[in-house]
Amino acid sequence: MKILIVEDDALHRAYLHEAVSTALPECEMVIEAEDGNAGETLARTHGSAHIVMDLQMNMRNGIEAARTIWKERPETCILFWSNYSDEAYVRGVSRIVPDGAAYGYVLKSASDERLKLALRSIFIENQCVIDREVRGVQQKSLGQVSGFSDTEYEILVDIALGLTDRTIAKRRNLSLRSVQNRLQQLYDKLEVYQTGTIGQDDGINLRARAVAVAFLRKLLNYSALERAEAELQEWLKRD
Amino acid sequence: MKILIVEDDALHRAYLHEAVSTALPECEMVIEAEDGNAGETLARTHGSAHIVMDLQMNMRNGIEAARTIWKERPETCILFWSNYSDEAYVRGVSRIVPDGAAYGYVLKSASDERLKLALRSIFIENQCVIDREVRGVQQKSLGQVSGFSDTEYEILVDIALGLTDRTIAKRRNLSLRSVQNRLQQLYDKLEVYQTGTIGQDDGINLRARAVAVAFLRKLLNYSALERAEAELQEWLKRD
DNA sequence: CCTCGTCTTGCGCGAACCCGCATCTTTGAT
DNA sequence: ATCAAAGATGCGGGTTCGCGCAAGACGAGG
Repeated sequence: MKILIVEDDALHRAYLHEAVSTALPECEMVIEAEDGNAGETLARTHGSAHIVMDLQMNMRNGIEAARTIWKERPETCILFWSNYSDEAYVRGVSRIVPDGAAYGYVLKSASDERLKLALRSIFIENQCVIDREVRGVQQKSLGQVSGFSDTEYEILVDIALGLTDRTIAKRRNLSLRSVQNRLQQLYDKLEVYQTGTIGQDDGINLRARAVAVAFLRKLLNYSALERAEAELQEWLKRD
Repeated sequence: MKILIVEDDALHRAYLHEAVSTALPECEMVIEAEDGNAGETLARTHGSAHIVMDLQMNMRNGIEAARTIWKERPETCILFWSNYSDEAYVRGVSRIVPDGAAYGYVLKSASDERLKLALRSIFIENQCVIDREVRGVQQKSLGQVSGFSDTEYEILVDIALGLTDRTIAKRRNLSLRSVQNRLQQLYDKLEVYQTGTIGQDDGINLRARAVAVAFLRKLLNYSALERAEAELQEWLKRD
């Protein structure tokens, strides 16, 4: 059994290496990559089926890397090991995991024990292991309680990228009015509205405010934006 | 000599502890805090004058913590130890460092050597030590080359928060038109403009787009937004 | 003192945005 | 098949935005 570690922080990489070695004595080879790109190529050349991957890396983030890896080999087992449980990450991950693939999501703040347990569960038992905290975010994200549907999320991303209503309509194949309706729902769910009375006391640009709130709530984050921007550029080309 | 370490990642904290001990044998006490709040109180109770601080922590970020610490004791020496050199961080730090205070900014990717050297330079020689890469960002930020003046930056933050032109005008004590002029400069510098012809091909909401670009360029990031939001709430109260 | 460049402010207009009201389609459950 | 809830689209109008045009304000230099 070979295990590939993709993590840009040297300290964490070393720690992971150590953890893997002790938790999985049956593993006869540990490979390390220090960014997403290297991770992809190493996964390809070594045909690794077992990967521990950091999200948020400078060169190419974990989600991107995981996506291409899974695209080539959907049966790969990936354990995501991240600092945060931002809804943006959680959503990003669950959007790309192939049907039936085993994956895990544990936080860096987890104990030694938990990490090692997760390693065994995933790579030996082929079981999904999602950190309790992450699970919470996931639940909230999918359930209706302050949860955002995929279509709402798309619209959110679009306004965050700076598209106009009309452009969004074209991109998502909707009428102008429909887009605006969705925006309305968004504003609702984000609790973004004109404070105070109609007076000119404090005005808010709902569309911009919504983006700000989404960021503050970690519904969006840098990597989500980066990803969305890439998709946007692609869309701009072929149309 | 006592040294306070403020860092939320256990691994990095241990590493720092080790580095401090070996680089500064004259240091007879090392204290650790695992978030900004704890850092502040420990700094207060221990009267620490030498601090190593992480930026981006969950509970209370390093810039906030440093600000209150410096407010109470401007002669404190602080070494910032961060993963990134986002312009938002660099600007944030240099905005709060008191006149004549010694501080440092080294990246986590720096070598062991460099870290230890920085530790000695700052805490023994009382010298500022800014990582080369950070220096570059700083330069670019202050110089005119694609640099943003403080006033422009303020406006940028305001639109990112979702304020309307009128509200910004009130907040910054400017006329409506002046705000719009500044926005124009911003759009210029961020190279945000309507692509293509006037046709309904692809429309862009300049104000939202500007924010997106600023994020992608790391002119803004989560902690900058968080900070700005706090200031905004404060302003909303007393007016 | 005059002049030039930068900054501020006002006016005005076309485009985009926010949104209530009122029709159709879907979609799903009975 | 039927009925209801959810979603899509049109219409219309009140606001805000993006921005060209032009008239003061102010410091630097001749």
